[in-house]
Order: sequence, then structure tokens, then C-alpha cells
Amino acid sequence: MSDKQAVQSVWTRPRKKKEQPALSAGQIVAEAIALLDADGIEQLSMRKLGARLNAGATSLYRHVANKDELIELVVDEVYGELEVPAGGGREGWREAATATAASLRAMMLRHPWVGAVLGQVGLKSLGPNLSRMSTRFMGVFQDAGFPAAEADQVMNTLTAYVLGMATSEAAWLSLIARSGMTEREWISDVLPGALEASREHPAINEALLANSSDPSAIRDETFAYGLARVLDGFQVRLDQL
Amino acid sequence: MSDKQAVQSVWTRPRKKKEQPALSAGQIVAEAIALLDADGIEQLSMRKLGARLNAGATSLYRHVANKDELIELVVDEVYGELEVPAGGGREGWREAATATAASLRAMMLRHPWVGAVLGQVGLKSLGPNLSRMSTRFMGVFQDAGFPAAEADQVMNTLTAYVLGMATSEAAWLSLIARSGMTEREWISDVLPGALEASREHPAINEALLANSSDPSAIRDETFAYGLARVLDGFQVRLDQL
DNA sequence: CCTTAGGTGCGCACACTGTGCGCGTCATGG
DNA sequence: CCATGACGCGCACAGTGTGCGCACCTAAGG
Repeated sequence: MSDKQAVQSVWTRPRKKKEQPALSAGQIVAEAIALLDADGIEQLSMRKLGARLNAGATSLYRHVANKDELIELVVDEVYGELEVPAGGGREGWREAATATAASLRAMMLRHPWVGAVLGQVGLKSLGPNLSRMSTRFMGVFQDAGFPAAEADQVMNTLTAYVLGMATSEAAWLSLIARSGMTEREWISDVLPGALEASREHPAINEALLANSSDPSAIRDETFAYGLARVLDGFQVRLDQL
Repeated sequence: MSDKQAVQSVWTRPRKKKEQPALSAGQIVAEAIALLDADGIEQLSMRKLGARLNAGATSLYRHVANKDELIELVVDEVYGELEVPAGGGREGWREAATATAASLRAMMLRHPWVGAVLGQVGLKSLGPNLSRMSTRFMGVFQDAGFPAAEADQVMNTLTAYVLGMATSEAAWLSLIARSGMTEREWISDVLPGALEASREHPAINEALLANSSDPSAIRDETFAYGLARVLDGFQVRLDQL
């Protein structure tokens, strides 16, 4: 096989030092996130992940019980990227909520696989990062004037909106990414066919044309629009209390 | 092997008639939905599906190109279960939107795997049932007084809320189902530990206790609460137009 | 110093997945 | 009656998660 290595044989062997800190749960989780960001959820396999760490597949099982457990760790890790400002009182709650929503959406667009994973694993994990963020986020609405039980519902409502919106955006973006085009190219490729298909629905046609110019800006605006409506609804309720 | 059949040997053979209508795309999709409802998304394999239809795994590929295509068909099929009332004008839009939201949520709780699948496949499919429902649903908001482009955003907002909420509920419910308990048993099992873990966060503690009595009713109420807030937000915007 | 013990990486193996290929059987139309 | 096309299926291949046991390497105890 390896002719060059044959001369030094077994005696003068490489004496491999502990150059790498070897393997650790943290390393594995970090590399899994890198792989997920690059290739998506269905491309994550223990063997590929092991290869990235210069390790065999089964070595990972010394530090991680399951692939499922690995995914729980990975999900909680990205929850740690969220930035939730401290509650802004009765005047500042809207900015705080807007910032949190933006942070959550940005995280899910940075890691488009999170939406797919959440559908499967739900919030079963309840890791430390997620629960810390939930506590802070709930505090925002308690500071705004909602009683504790209701603040929980308000937080769930807003989270559901952001999650639903960002999941759909992320799925769309990764579909495009797999085709190797940019978002704009994809749209200008597909638009004629879509217009043809929805010829009988002028309202849909109009919406399609409006969205064809700068897709990313339009997505930002649609997200902000819905967010504003939801927060308006919260304000209505606050005025009743 | 079969002693009874041996006597008639090969000559007087059964002459099997076309007793079953064999295989068809519709049959396959229907049986796939049954299997998904029973065992969840990660238990769906072409071999198991084939076995349910008294067929080999690869026979399915005569009627369905991919597993992915099968899933697209399956998703559009369940979208066909939605009931979207015709637009109710400027007064009836709220009831129409509420009914549609309830129908979508009920569908996703009947088929808890839909949430997981939507995260992966997004709305790529755009099958006939989905596009029909979207058109009708958008009509509700146009009738309510929103201009066409904005009606699209309003519909997306509401859909995102329902999707996010129902996905999280469905993931929770299938987690429970896998444990073989009822929702109430699970909660009374887990509650002491959860209270212990969140001892330092009295607000979370309070929320936990409030939700421990009748879980399914509480979920209904939380969903209705968030829905009311979102619709309130729409109303605020309508009053500005 | 040598010996023992425990933690770590890895090759192998098993059961299972999606799916392409080519064969045999059947219903149908000329 | 024969040819044609559609259909079901067994086989095979590459790839998956993961349990098992071996080989090492580092640290403690005599």
C-alpha cells in the first residue's frame, strides 16, 4: 500500500501526540452545526460527521448517546445564539418583542434546518439555553403589564408566528439553495409558468408580480407586516387590562 | 411447504383473477396516510408501505416516482381535508377566518406528522388542493376589505401563526403518544420534576400549575387566545383603511 | 520502576433504508 | 391468435444508525 511509510516500519512510528484535543461533545456539536448549515438535515450522518473530525463514526458514541440526543444538543446550542433584551417596561415592550422576533427569525434563516428539526423533535429537549431564553422573553411581557399566566400565552402566540413564518422561509431558501441558483434567478425562471398556472386568479397573479422584484426585501417586509399586526393585537388586549 | 396445495400441483393452478384492483396512486397515498397517522413519519418506509398493500416495495415505483413525490402527494391530499368557507364580507370575515384556522389546526392534530414534513418540504409542492384552499382563504380577506397585495400578507400571517402553534402541539402530542401514556398521565408524571427545575422562576412555576388540570382544554384555550389577538391586530389595520 | 485500571478510538457486523435493473406475467387491441 | 405494453417483483448496491469487542494511551498505586 504505502511505500513511503514502509521503511520506517513499526519501530519508528509516528508517535502521534495529542495534537488535537481529540473528541469532545462540544467539538462534535459545533462540527454538526457546520455540516448542517452547509448541507442540510438529510445529509447529516454519523459517518460524515466523524469524517469531518478525523474520526470514525462510532467514536462519536463515546460522547453522545444517540443521533437524537446529538440533535437535541445541537438545537439547544443554536438557541444560545438568541438575543433577548431585558423587559422594557410598559413603553419599551414593543421594541423588545420586535428585537427578539428578529433575532429568532435571523437564527432560523442562518440555520435553515432548525425548522425541519423542530417539527420532528418539538420542544421535547427543553435544554438550558431554550429555557433561559423563554424565561427572559416571558419577562418582557410581564413587564409590559400582562399577568403571568397570560404572558405565557402571549409569548407562545408570538413564538408561533415567528416560527411558522421563518420555517416556511427557511424551507423555501433551502429549496432554492439546492437548485444552485440565487433567489432572484429562481423566481425569474419560474415566474412565467406560475403566471400561466394562476391565470384565472387575478389576485394571486398580482401578488406574484409584486413579489418578483427583490425577493429578500419583500420577505423582510412581509415578516415585519405580520409582526406589526400581531403586536397591535397584543396592544389592544393591554388596553383592556 | 404447503402440503394441501401440492396435490393439484402446477397444472390445476389457482388462476388468480384480478380480485384486487391491484395498485394505484390513490390507493398508495391513502395507505401511506394511514401508516403515517398510526406510526409517524420516521416509521414510513417503502417496504412497510408495500407490505400493507400486499405488494413488494419496488412495485410502488410504477405509480410514484420518489419517496419525496409520494410525500408531496400525501401532503396535498390532507390539504384537501380543509374547509374554507367563502368570504363573509366586511362583517363575517372574522368568523370565516376563525373557522379556517380551526380547520387547519384540527387537520394538523389529526395528522401529527404534517408539521414535521412541512419543515422539510416547505410549500414546494403547491399541489392543486393547497392552491385551491389558498385562493379561497385569500378571498376571505379581500372580501373583508384588504387590497389584494395586503390580503396575501394577512393570509400568510394567520397561516404562520396556526402552523407554528399546531406544529408545536403536534410534536408534543406525538412525543406523548410514543410513551404510551395519555396526556394527563404524562403531565402528572413529569410535573414534580419540572416544578423542581424551575423553582427559581415563580412565573414559570405558576404557568406550569395552571396547565396541569385539563391539558387538552388548555391547549384549545391557548390557541383561541392567540388567534383572537392576531385577528384583533387585523381589525386594527382594517380600521385604518 | 512496573503494574493495573479506566477511558477512548475504531473495525466489524447487523438490520434496515431508498431505489435502479431486468425478468416474467397478464390484459388488451389489431 | 399474436404482439404490445403495463405491471408486480426479486435481486443488488450503496448508504444508514448503532452494539460489540479489541487495541491503545494515560494516570494511579505499590
